[in-house]
Amino acid sequence: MANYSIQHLSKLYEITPRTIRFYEDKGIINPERQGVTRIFSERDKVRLELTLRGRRLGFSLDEIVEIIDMYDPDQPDDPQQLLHLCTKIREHRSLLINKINDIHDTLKIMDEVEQKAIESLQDQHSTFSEHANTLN
Amino acid sequence: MANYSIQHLSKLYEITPRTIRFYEDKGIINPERQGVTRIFSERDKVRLELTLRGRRLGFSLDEIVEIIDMYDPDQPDDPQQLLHLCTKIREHRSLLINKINDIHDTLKIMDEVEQKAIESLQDQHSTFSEHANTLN
DNA sequence: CGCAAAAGTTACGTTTACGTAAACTATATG
DNA sequence: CATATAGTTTACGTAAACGTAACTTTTGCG
Repeated sequence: MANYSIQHLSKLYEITPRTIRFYEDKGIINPERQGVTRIFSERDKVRLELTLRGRRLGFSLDEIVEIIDMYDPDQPDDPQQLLHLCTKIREHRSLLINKINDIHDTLKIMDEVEQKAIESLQDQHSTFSEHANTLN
Repeated sequence: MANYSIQHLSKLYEITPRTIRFYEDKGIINPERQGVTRIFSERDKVRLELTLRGRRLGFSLDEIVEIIDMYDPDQPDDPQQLLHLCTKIREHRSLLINKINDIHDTLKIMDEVEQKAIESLQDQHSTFSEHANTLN
């Protein structure tokens, strides 16, 4: 099992050590200690990746904790909890699908704006061209 | 042209009037005034929608302002600015595509976790079934 | 062994995005 | 006309997510 230092992870993910310690306070990661120094396991690294991904998607750290804990390999065996897990997954999935739709709508508008800009540039260029021709 | 009151918009989008006034302070919307009361135009309404969409996608209000201003119908005619606009669009597009990838990765993991949970439930159920059969 | 580099704790500071309370004004309606 | 209703400004408060400074401890190395 590979272990990581706080420096290694902070450089790897371009975040400050402060952020990593903050996430530990939040209970997102649980590095072991060698004396007082933090030693991060593969599990910590994965949970850190998931956290940053959630952050990029605009989830709060509290939401991220909830999501990450769903992924955790130690699945419960209580059928009640399993059903609850499935419910939470369905909720988050629909949230994510809504986001995809939002993104597609945004991309569509961007394409339109870009098209207009390009056409506008082409018009100006052809005008310039004509003008250049009149110089002959 | 339809006009809207602050109450109408706040109920429509499930946000508080405070939020709407805050967005005005930020320069996102520019309602006219009837005396001292705000009157929101169709343009304000659209910009509000775009703002909430950006918020759902995890953009900061400053980023949202930049994005919304790209969409604005009053396109510049300066070729320099048009090229700059195209550059900004490409940047934001790649950001959005990254988000889509993040979402797909997340959805994939969710599917796997859900599958395991369902299988676990089925196993338990069949065990229960066998047990039920032994009762005959 | 001495000392810089890296790790840590503690605690106050900061930015973003509003919430909330107070105090005032305009409008309308029974 | 009194009063309820919606609107306004002003200004301090707050939660989240870290930043930053100050000071201490630990560790690698010439």
